[in-house]
Amino acid sequence: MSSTERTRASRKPPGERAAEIAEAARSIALTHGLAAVTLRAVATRAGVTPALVAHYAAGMEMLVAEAFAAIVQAELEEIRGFALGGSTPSAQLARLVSAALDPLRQDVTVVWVEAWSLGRRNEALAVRVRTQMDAWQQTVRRIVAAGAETGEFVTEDPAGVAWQLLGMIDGLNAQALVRWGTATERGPLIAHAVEGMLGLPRGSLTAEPIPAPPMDSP
Amino acid sequence: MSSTERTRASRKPPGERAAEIAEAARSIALTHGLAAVTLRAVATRAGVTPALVAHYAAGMEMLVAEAFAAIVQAELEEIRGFALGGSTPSAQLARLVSAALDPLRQDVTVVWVEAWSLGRRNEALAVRVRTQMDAWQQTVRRIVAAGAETGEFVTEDPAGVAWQLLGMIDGLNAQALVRWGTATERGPLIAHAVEGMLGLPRGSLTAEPIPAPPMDSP
DNA sequence: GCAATTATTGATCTAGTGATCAATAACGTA
DNA sequence: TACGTTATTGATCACTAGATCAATAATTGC
Repeated sequence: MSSTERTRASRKPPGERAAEIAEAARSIALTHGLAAVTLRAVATRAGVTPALVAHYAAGMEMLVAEAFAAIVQAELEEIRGFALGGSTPSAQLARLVSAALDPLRQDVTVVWVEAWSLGRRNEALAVRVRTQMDAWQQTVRRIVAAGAETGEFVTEDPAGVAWQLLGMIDGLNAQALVRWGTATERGPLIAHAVEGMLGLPRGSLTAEPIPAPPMDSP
Repeated sequence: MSSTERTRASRKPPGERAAEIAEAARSIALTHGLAAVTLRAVATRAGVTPALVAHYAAGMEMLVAEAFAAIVQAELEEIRGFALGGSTPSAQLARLVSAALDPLRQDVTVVWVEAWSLGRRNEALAVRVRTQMDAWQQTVRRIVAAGAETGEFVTEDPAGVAWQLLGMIDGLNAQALVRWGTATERGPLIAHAVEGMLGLPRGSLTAEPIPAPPMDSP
């Protein structure tokens, strides 16, 4: 019975407390989804009173929106770092796709899917969803554009290719979320699809195997 | 003020009333999303009392789950009918993709996205999501397999290709939901991606233009 | 026509949400 | 040490959700 007890929270400087609350929101979003980021849940996880959460957050919609942004931005930076470790645009793209589809990131996928849903009723969240999608697209587009410049890729529309590739990644991740049982080997198929988009010869994208685990980028 | 008034609902045979309530749920799901399918909302739309909805429905989770299933199944049958009007597997695939990505179907896309989300907390819904995904996959797989048999497609894994293509469609639709502003011309890109997946020469899928509006299948 | 059946309702309950605010208690400073 | 500032809380409000049930009213069968 001691597990649900709560002693009075130690007084902390506002910045620190605010950071803790934001972190609690992020943590809940990753473990139980954005829909679970509720006033009382965040308060419990942060070890404070619901009133205090309400005091620091500019409304729960904001708190949810910022938890989403923080989680997704961190993921993008991590994956981008890993992808740019590739020696050629092809290798970079392969690394990016591989990392983005890593089943270990299911928690982030849940956040994305719920954001699409909740964003229809939470405008602050919707804005951040669009922002983060743009950021992702920009990352992919740069790689594609670089490959097009060297003649490695054949496309006149790097922006379009980037959107298409991202859509593919999102869709396959969402699919894996529901059908985790049927984890088909998706690697070569995706590679073939990307090859088609970029005018590459069949098999050229899978030629360079991905050696390192995608979690840490050197 | 007369608009919110409600006269006593005329007594109807149970089957008919149950159908009306189910239809109300479907209608709300299509216009405002699955999350808006609430006891009171359905009651209002059906012109009855919340208690009556509760009386006929086996819980709101069930009502939502069945609204989802009905909507998505109808869409699949419609699109399948249209797709099978194509003369070759390539044409069929092109028709299917084109119809599935039709922006006119945004309402159904919303239902799909919300189902992925709500399915995590509504098991009855989750089951139906998996069922409907399987049904879609089967439809696509058959077309791909037919093409592989005639040598028109080059793949040893029609099932995998089907999943991949569906993931692409879902992802792009979800994307369009959020970024309706940037409706890039996605046609050729998708075609190229599919060509890559199926070992087709570049441009072969776009060769046959889609003439008819994808709504009605002859 | 009358009684039995049952579709429909109004009232109400519990649970969970976000939010507010006066009161409390811990801290920094004079 | 005493005081002013302010981080923190408990109590509470308004709202929405799903669900239950005795009471009502319409239909059916005799």
